[in-house]
Amino acid sequence: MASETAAGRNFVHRIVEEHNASGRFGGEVVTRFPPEPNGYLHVGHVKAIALDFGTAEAYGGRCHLRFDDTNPSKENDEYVDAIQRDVRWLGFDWGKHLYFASDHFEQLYELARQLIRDGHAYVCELSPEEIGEYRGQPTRPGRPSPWRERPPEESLDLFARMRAGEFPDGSRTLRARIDVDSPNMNLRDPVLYRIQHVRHHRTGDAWPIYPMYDFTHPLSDSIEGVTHSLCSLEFENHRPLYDWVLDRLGVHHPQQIEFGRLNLEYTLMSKRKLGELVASGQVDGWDDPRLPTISGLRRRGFTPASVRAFVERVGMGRKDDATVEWALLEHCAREDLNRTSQRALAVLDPLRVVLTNYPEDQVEHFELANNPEDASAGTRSVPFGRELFIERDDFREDPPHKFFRLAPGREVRLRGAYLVTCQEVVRDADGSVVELRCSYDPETRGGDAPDGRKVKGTLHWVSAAHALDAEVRLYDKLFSHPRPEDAEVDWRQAIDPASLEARRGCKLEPSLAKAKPGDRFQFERLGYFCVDPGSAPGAPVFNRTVTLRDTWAKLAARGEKRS
RNA sequence: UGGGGCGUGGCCAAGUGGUAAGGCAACGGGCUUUGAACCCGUGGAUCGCAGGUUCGAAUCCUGCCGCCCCAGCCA
Repeated sequence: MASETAAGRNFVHRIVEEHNASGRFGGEVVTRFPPEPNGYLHVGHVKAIALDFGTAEAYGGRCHLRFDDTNPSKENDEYVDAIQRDVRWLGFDWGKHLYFASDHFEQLYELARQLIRDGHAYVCELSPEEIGEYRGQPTRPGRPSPWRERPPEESLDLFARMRAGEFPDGSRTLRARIDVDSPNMNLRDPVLYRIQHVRHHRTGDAWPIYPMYDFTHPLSDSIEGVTHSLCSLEFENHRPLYDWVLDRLGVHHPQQIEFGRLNLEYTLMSKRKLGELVASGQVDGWDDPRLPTISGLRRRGFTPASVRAFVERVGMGRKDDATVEWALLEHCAREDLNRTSQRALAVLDPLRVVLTNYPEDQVEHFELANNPEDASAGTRSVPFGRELFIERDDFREDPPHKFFRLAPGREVRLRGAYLVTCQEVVRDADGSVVELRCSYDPETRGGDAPDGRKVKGTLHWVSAAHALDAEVRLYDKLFSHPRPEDAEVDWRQAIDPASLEARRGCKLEPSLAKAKPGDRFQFERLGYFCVDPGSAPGAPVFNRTVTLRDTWAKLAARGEKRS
């Protein structure tokens, strides 16, 4: 849709359009999403994924999924699988265009030989430390390696022997011959190949040498026919090198374009750091619902549409320190979940209510709407009886101003059922409230009073005799600091203990017994919840995705500040 | 203090010489058998600062300030 394209237009699209207008790539648009399989994807990647796939789709092109697997010591198949699962879950399809940089190793090796032959690369025998010293400082020029002027034939021979596995790790490298005192550090004769006698997750022991990112990336793009190579801002300094490699070799030359990466308040957006949290056991795996990983968001109950809408609303910019507020993510979740999730009644902190004038063994069933936003969702039958549970928060002995829930002598509506009035408060020996004895008005079946009297409060409830016991996990922000990396405390120690509150003994309406892992619901008046993958028929577990907006909580907080 | 970038309301972000979109947040009000959703409305930006060019500058020029990236045989 033209209007949609216009609305979602950003500076990257504008550049693509200029290329299309000038015929630079013959109107072709080929992009790629190039993750390294060394961890799980997070929301930051969703922004890149949506840009890569979205741009290709908007201009009738295609987007490849390519694993940038050039560092075998950090990569493995678990990550390859997880990444594919996550990208698919988001709703993107790379078709037959699945690639691995390692698929190109042989070709890359030949191209490296060409570079050597043409005098653009040489085998260097400096140690890692020495290379660092020779490279100099950003403000100080570097010095040429003593091996820089080595004849191509000699380098060619050495390079072949590197491949043959004759040399130990770290003893030699293949380096680009560019400019040892360029103000751009990346151009000071960067390493192109290093020796690593490490088994690769795909090529096994075939290679004792592996190409570096700066050599592999532009050539993989080129080999695959990519036209627009979109990456984040920190690679801007690498673009001259990207261009150099392609120009020296005289191959198809895509355009690299950089954009600002996404940061989110109260969390971390770094595969490495997230990996540390996972490894240390501080969170329950890469899919812990508190993590900003795609797997975590999924387990938390976010929908693919809501996550995509989120990155879409954030927009595309070139600001590198932009940090988006949590509220926007929550908004996007509620917006989608509100129109798609089934409603249910659930009590998280149960308080027993006995309807003293309700017949002992009577059970009634009420038809409640599954989704008021969607009539086609139908209704379900919910049992009602003499003994019920309501939310402890919904009763106050000494109700504050504007509290219009239950209190001694007050009448409220039990959603879809009856109007009830609190007659008596029962306490235990410690004086805490353990039960409410209420009367119900038989004339108000369904929740409306025939005399037209209004009740301001409507409460959710669950029949005690039919209630399903469940564990409900309430999640909050992982860190209490909006920018955990800037906190006084080391981020490793800064996880907010309140970020997970597991509540047992929650009472659910019986229809929820049929819920399967991954199913999402709105627990009325509480929020959106999703069945955890670890949930079992006898022991249901629900994760809270996000609360409903809560104006009363806001009012109550204001009141507390005053007093 | 070398190079490359960025600075538009609380948070994102349009706009690229013609007199500051939009979203989120905030704050009012309406409606309501979810204090939700929905609807209506309000406030807020001297466009980092200072000069200059121009009839006219967020947009062009100069200087300054602040923030981010680069010294892996990581990506």
